[in-house]
Amino acid sequence: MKNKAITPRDVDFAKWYTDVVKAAHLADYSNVKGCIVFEPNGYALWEKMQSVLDKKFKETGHQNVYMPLLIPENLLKKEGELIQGFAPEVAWVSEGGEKKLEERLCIRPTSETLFSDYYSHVVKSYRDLPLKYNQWCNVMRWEKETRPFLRSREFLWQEGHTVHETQEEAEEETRKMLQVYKTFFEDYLAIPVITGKKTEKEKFAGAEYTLTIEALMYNGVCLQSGTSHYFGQKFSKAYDISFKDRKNQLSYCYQTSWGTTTRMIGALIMVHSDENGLVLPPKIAPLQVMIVPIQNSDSVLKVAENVEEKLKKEGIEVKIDTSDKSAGFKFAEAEVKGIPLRIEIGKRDLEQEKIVITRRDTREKREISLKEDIVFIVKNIMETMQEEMFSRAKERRDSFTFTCHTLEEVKEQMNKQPGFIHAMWCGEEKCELKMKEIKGTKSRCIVENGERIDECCVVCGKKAKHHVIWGIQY
RNA sequence: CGGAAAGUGGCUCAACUUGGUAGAGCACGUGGUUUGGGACCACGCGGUUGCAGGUUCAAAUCCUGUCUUUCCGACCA
Repeated sequence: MKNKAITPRDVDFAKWYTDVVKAAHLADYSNVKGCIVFEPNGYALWEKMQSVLDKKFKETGHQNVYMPLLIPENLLKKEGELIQGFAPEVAWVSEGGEKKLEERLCIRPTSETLFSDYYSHVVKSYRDLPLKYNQWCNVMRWEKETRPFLRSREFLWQEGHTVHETQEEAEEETRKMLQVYKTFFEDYLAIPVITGKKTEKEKFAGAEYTLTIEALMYNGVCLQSGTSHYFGQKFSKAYDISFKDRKNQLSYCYQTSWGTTTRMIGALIMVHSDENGLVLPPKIAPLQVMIVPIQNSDSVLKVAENVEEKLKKEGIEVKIDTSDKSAGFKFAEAEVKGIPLRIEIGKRDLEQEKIVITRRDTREKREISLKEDIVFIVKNIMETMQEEMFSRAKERRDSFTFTCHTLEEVKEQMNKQPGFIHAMWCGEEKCELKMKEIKGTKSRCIVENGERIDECCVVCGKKAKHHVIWGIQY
């Protein structure tokens, strides 16, 4: 275990993270700050996430479209709040060929303006509504501090944009898509999330309100992992998305948008992975089983191929490592890449008519007779592994979830062990700013139907309005 | 955007202080022996030292600028 040395997680978490990214060949750095090369292993993971989410979007009545990469400056500026929020991190195209452009073009940081402009052309009557579109694309935000997957200047995402006849319907959509994200995180990524509403300070620029899913990383730092915004009529009024309603009156429609990004790959690493590299939940792993022949002899390979065929038939993603590396090398390689199960087959096993199945997460080995139903057992182990990865993540999150009643307690807790802090808040921004002085602790979300932990705001002691979950942000 | 550090074959580093033909280990290629937790032997390929300029007879080495990476703060998916 010398070649691919990964920095121990508890020694230097940030270094460990980038070591895992590099060792698993998820991404490589490029020549432009904040732009990474998605290597095959990283891109396959994104494709897998895409395929699951895309199916869920379609099941909930959405269609995919594709909007342009460039946004004319005047179009971007029609809605004041959005441009204010994004101005500091927008990249501009100012020349075409050798000529300076009459009007600068913005490289999309998000596409509300493009969707809104388009919707204003096509929405004429209540009969045209709702329109529920999504796009898979790249966006660009000129970040100063960058980290692979977690914060890059160019990243891949999906952005859903919908227009509705009524407020109720749009709000229902906002909630529904947040639920889709939550289910995806918990069922596929095996990452427990908390949900709630962002404060005014933390919400998306231009939204009436923002709903969020927040996950807790292994080190107790929080990651905003998906957001769903309710826009009301802000954009429809700015971009004139009007229609004739059922009473033959001109109305403005109600909008939503919601998105998840390649940051999810970062979350997967920071929640599940360990000193030996990446650990992937079976349901999201692009390659689920690696068969390792200990010797490349005909008899061993024959059994390996036979097992491969059986698993493939059942839709399990499986490969045989036929390289002429030593067995130990193959084991380590499969581990660093996070392949959930490894099946070891060698001549010693075959003498006893058995094979060995090893789980990536616990590295627990199990001997299986060739007479047993291997497909059933593999499926079974993967199911167990999926469930156990989720409960382990949940247990860790719960053990890093605290309730605080005073600012002193928050300070003490954040210095000892950061995590999710439950505490009351009066609703004043100045109290959020005061909280931020403690190692950058921010409000993660307002808990819907939250508890009455205290009568007073944890910061100022005035009457508390909201039950808020706080944490240090990535 | 402030503060700090670093950039030399694919990777980890040496040579830099004191300017004088860029070197090692790993990886890679070929042949062979191997294979149950990162095998071994032999031979071999691969670098205008991040980039640009300057000083000098001579620059990896000294100077200036710039780009990238990492860490710490301010700002954000």
